[in-house]
Amino acid sequence: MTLNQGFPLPAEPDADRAGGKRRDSRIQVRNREKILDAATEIFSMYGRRGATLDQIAEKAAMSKPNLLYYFSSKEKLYLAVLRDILEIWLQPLKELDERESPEREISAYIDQKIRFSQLYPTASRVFANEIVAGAPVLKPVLDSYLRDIVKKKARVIRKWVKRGELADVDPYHLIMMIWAVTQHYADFAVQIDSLLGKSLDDERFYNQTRKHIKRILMRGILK
Amino acid sequence: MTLNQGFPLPAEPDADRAGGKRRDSRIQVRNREKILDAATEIFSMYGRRGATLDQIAEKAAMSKPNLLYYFSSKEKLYLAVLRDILEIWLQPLKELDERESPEREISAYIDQKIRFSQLYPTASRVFANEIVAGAPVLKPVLDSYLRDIVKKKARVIRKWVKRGELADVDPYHLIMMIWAVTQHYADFAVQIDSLLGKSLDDERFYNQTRKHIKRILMRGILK
DNA sequence: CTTTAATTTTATCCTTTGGTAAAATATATC
DNA sequence: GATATATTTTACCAAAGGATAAAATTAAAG
Repeated sequence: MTLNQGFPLPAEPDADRAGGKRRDSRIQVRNREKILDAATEIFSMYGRRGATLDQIAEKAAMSKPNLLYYFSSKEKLYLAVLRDILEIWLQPLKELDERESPEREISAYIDQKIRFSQLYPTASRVFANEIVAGAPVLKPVLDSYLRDIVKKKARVIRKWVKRGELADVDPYHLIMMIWAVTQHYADFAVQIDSLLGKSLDDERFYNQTRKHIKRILMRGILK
Repeated sequence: MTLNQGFPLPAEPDADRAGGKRRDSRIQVRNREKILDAATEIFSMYGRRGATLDQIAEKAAMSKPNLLYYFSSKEKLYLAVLRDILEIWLQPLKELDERESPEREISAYIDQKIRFSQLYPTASRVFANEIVAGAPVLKPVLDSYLRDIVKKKARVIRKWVKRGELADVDPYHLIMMIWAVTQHYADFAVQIDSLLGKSLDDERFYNQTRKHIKRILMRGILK
C-alpha cells in the first residue's frame, strides 16, 4: 500500500471510486460514509486483521459485494478509515503557537485532545490499535510527517522553557504525556467504565476529567 | 470461557494439560513457555482474532497440531497468555501502603509501572489490545477483581489527601494518569521510536523518561 | 531391552473469509 | 419511456485457518 510517498496518506488519486464518471452522487456519498462508520467500529474492536468484511457489511446494512463496490479491498478500506482519523488527530497539535503563552496554549491543546477522545472514541481506538500493533500501515507517516510536526512543536515548547515561562521539561516527553493521558480515556474506555462506571459521554465526568488532567499537568510544568 | 467465577483468571483446574499423569515434565514446561512467548508476541501484533495459530506455531518452531497438543484451542491459549500478564500487571498496585508517605509510595509505584513497560512491552501490548478491543475476555475481571483493588487503593490515596500530605486530587484520575503515562511507553513504542528514535531498552532513555514522568506528576500532586 | 506413556508428524476436514463474475435492478438523462 | 449508466444481488471460488484423527516417533521406567 502506498503511504510513504507524500503527505499523511495521500488522497489516493481516485483508485477506489467505482469506474463511472458521475462522482460523488448523493448515494455514493451516503454509502461511503455508512461504510466508513461501520468499518471504524469494527476495526476498533477487532483490529485490522481481526475485522471481517462480513461484519462491516452487516453493520453498514449492505451486502459484502456491495461494500466491495465502494471499497475494492479490505486494505483500501482500512486505509481510508485511517486517513480520516489521522486528519482530525493531527489538527490540534499544528495549532500550538509560540507567540501565545504556554499556559494558554498547552491548556487549549489538552482541551482539544480530550475533546477528540470524547467525540471520536472509536476512531481513537482504531488509531491506538494500529500503533499498538506496530503501525504496520502508518509507520511511514510516523517516520516522516508526524515526526516533522512534532519536531517543530518541540521547538516551540523549548522556546517557552528558555523564556522562563515553563519549568525545565523535555518537550517530547511532555507531548507524549499529554497524548497518553488524554487518549487513555478513549482507548481504555471499557476499563474506565468498569472502574468508575463513567464515560466521557457524561458531561459532568468529561469536565471533571478535563479539569483534573489540566490541574495536575499544568501544576507540574508551569514555573 | 469461564473467567468471572473467582479470581483474576482462575488457574483452569487443569483443563489443558495433555491427558497424562506425568505433569510438568521438563519438555512440557519448556514447550509451554516457548508457546506462551510466541503467542504473546503474535497476539500483541495482531490481536486475539487477527493472530493465527500458524504464525504462533511457526514462531514457537513447532507444528500447529503440536501446539494444539499443549493448548487445546486458540482461545485457551489467549486466556493463558492474559492470565500470565494480569498477574504481573496487578502486582505493583497491591503494594501501595498507606502507612508510608505518598511521596515515597507513589514514586515507587511509578517506578514499578515503568519498569513493567521496559521488561514486558509485548505483554503490555497484548493487554492494551484486549482493553482497546473492549475487553471481550477480561471484562469480568475488570468488573470484579480489578475494581475492588482499585477501590481499596483509591481509599489509601484519599487518606493521604485528608492527612494533608497530598494536593486535593481525585484518586481514580490519579491512578488512570499513572497507568496512561507509564504504559504509553510500551504500548505506543513504535510511535516513540519514530519520533525520538529511542526505546526503554536504552538505559539512558529509560531513566530520563522515568525521572521526567515522576518530576511532572509529583510536582503536580504533592502539596 | 522391552514396555508403556508422552510427544510429534502427517493427512485431512469443515468453516470462514476476501474477493470475483455476471445477472438483475434501480436511477438518471434525453 | 427508452437508453445508458450506476447500484445491488445472487452464486461462487480459492485460500486460510481452527481443529481432529490416527499413525509414527521419542522418552521414561522397570
